[in-house]
Amino acid sequence: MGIIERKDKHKSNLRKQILAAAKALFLQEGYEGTSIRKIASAIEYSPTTIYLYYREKNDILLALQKEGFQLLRSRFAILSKVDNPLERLKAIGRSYLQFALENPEFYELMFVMKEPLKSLEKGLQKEWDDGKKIVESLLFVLEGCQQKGYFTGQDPYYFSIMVWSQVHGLAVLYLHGHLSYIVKKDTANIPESNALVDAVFERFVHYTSMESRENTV
Amino acid sequence: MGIIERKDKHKSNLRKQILAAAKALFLQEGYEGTSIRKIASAIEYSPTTIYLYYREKNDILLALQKEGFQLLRSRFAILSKVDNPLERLKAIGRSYLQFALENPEFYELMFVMKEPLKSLEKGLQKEWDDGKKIVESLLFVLEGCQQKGYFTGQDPYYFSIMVWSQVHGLAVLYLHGHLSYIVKKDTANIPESNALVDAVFERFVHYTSMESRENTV
DNA sequence: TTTTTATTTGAACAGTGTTTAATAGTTTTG
DNA sequence: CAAAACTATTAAACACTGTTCAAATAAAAA
Repeated sequence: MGIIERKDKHKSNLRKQILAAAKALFLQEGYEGTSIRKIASAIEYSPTTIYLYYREKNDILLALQKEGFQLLRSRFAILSKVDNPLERLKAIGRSYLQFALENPEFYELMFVMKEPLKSLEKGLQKEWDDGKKIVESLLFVLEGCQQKGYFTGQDPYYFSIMVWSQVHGLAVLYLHGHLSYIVKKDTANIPESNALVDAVFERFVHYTSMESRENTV
Repeated sequence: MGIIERKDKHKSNLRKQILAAAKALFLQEGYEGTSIRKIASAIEYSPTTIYLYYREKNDILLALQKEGFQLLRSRFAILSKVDNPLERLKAIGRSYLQFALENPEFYELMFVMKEPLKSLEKGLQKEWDDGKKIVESLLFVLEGCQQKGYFTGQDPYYFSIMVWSQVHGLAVLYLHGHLSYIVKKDTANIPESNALVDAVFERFVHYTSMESRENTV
């Protein structure tokens, strides 16, 4: 059965090649610049061949989305070193925002675009596993906070959505250029806007009583 | 000069006709379903004619965006009846979220899509006047709060971006179907999800010390 | 070597935003 | 009134897009 194995290997290789080409295009040219024809010409195959390995374009986007989630999760994994759950929660928030600003195209794919999820609905499973894990890790840290006496008596489910909404909203407003139209003076360049996002997040930390003063009460 | 006036009237009429057709298509079929050819056939003109009244498609989107902003501002205007600035701030937040959930296509156009702003960059003015007014009204109410002793010592600029990010993030996560994958049980239907958005916003109100308990301190 | 099977692709369909050049319709001028 | 000038409109084309069908090629089995 060595022949079949070789075939399968070729098949999975081509699948990976398609995905790699799609990823390169997506990160360089963005969503607009990632067409089936461009992916095909990058791997020197005909556009029709793509459809033998991916049912539709959204399937490729979904696969790329998955890569993005793994990337973000690997960043979160590092933060497990932080013992204090409250500090870890804050670190997750900062890490999330940093990821969004550093990987705008990935972030778009993961949390903004509807297309990848469309493919999910058509497919076998209806569960958004990778996205779920991200929010679950937030929930986990939050429950850790409650065990240490923070945010007690609050539903961690609603609280996690609140935190997620805060960082997501901030990221999207900035990435889509809706913040640059209201920034003070002429601070529309990247480093200063990064500082803006940081500053706003710190305000959020302050107002949600995530500050260390709560630690001593 | 009656002839020239008649001509101008015809011109502005056709402009309005195009916009009305585009609006109808946009609200019914969404962005995807709003093509130049469809707009043209709706007003029974050729696609080329559209370009005599709008430089590009994004110009039409920008005009529709403006209508959306006026709609939202008219909703905010009603809230001027609320005398207490803190209550008005909360009412604005709820009104904003309600608008987003009730007018998903408009919201997309106003605060998510990049396309309308692209047209703005190409045009004469680089200022996003209509969007600015929305955030300015938030800033105004916030400063009213500070005059009454709420959120003192805080930069109203950062605070307003924080509040905006919170409601925006919540709206977008919900509208783009990213919340429905994490909702408890099977509460993916509209009315219950509305309640979810409300509940999360109330948590935000609580955590930012916008609750009435702050009133009596 | 022929038949069967797996893999790849050219061509086409139905769209998209946009531009160029040609055509009708109207007004002004000689 | 006829001719020139100007305005409004559009047919056709360009360069794309995602996707599908049937034909062609390459590889394996009989």
